[in-house]
Amino acid sequence: MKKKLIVWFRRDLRLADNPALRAAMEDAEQVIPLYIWSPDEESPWEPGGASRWWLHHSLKQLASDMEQRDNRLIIRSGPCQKTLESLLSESESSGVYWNRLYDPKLVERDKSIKKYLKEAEFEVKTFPGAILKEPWEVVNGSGKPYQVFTPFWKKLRAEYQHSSPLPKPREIPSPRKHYDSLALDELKLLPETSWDKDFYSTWQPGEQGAKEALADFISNKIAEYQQQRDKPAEEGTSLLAAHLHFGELTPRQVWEQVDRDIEKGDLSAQDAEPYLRQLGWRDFSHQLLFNFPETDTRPLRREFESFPWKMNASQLKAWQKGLTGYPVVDAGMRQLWKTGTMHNRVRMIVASLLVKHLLIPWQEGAKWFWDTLVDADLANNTMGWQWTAGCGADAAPYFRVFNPILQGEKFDPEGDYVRLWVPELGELPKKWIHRPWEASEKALKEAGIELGDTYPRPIIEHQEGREQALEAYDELKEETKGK
DNA sequence: TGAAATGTTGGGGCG
DNA sequence: ACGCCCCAACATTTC
Repeated sequence: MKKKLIVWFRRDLRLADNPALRAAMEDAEQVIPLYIWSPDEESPWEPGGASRWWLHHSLKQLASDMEQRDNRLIIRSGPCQKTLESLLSESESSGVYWNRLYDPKLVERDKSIKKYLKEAEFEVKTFPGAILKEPWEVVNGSGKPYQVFTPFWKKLRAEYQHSSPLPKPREIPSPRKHYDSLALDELKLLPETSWDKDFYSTWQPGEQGAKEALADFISNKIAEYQQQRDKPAEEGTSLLAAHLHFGELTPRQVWEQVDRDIEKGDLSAQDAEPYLRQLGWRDFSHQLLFNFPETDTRPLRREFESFPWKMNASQLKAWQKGLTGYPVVDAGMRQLWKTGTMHNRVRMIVASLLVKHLLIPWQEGAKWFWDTLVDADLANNTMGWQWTAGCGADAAPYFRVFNPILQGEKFDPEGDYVRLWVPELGELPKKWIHRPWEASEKALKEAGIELGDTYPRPIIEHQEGREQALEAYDELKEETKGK
């Protein structure tokens, strides 16, 4: 009898460097690739709208890659355990292999599925690969997880070694029978209204797109990364986050590619370091969420449970729509809405305005990013927001309040980023582009701007917002004193 | 992976 | 020629 194994694809939508797939091909004569749509099991973090768009296109690519290899991706929907169980029995497969994920809820689910299937005498094997090192592997001298990035990175950097990424299989031996599969469209992952039209010109989801994005980044941008990464108008960032999130690319492949360019002499090791460090942040966030599984909704520093947040629905709405009156903030929020991404520097600026000037709970910002980012990733999103709010690991000191005007002038000095995303300010000279309310009547008129009409006045005055934030944090300090 | 307030320095204008 | 003031420019500290 020919042995069959199911490879359960999740957020590892690739054929190359896929250890579960590789192992299944070694252990069995026939491989059944399966994807299960089961958003409920990720609640409250079901994939958001932008993520679903990406997932649709990534699955489409994966299915087509399978077809080219005379195999077929089975798509089903429903509870994962039941779905696996029924395909196992239908196909008379001997087991399931998959690559591990580290979001707390998924860890619990996968553990329980593994236990259940093993008790039913199926073979279950799981594999690493989504991050550089397993989240329990990088620990400090006393065996505890790091909560500060720099020592974490030093340790990881020193210990990290990788073998060569696995090549893309030329063929994937398929079962003789076809098993039932939903059509991709039946998952209804694409939006009903066409808010996604700009996504198509911005992104190419899937393994091929990931490969091209990586090649482009490494040959054209990585050496200048340190110098360019903070300029939102120049797009010096990698744009790899979504590809990494969906596992169309592994961090090991990125690292390997960097090493290869260094060996060839096309890149200096020193120039590559700042980007590798960013990959380190990605591991750091995953390790944090894994070890502190409550932090997707609760502050890591528990004293922040009593922080005097001031939820305000209309201000939140204005922030979401890019109508705060701070040009760089509005540009970022509109870039996000239109393209499913936002430049990283700008993410920090918009987040700071929400949680400091407006004192709106960071969880609200996290939810919005979750729904709108194509690279929405629970670990990264959680760490980023907690960092900004001052309640997370290695967090920004509470008094670090970004000035959205100065940040704009510093990182978008020509105002090009603002002009691209906030076209109603397009004609304003750069002197006022980050502070239109200070422009003269004449300058505004010449630029066709009517403040409070064609473009809003600031939602809150910077000085006032800053002081309010500092007071709120003082209050927290006072309240938690001696506790 | 800040900003603002405060302190210090040094060159140029000017009496 | 000299001291005084002004005020950038830069450095430090405080939030």
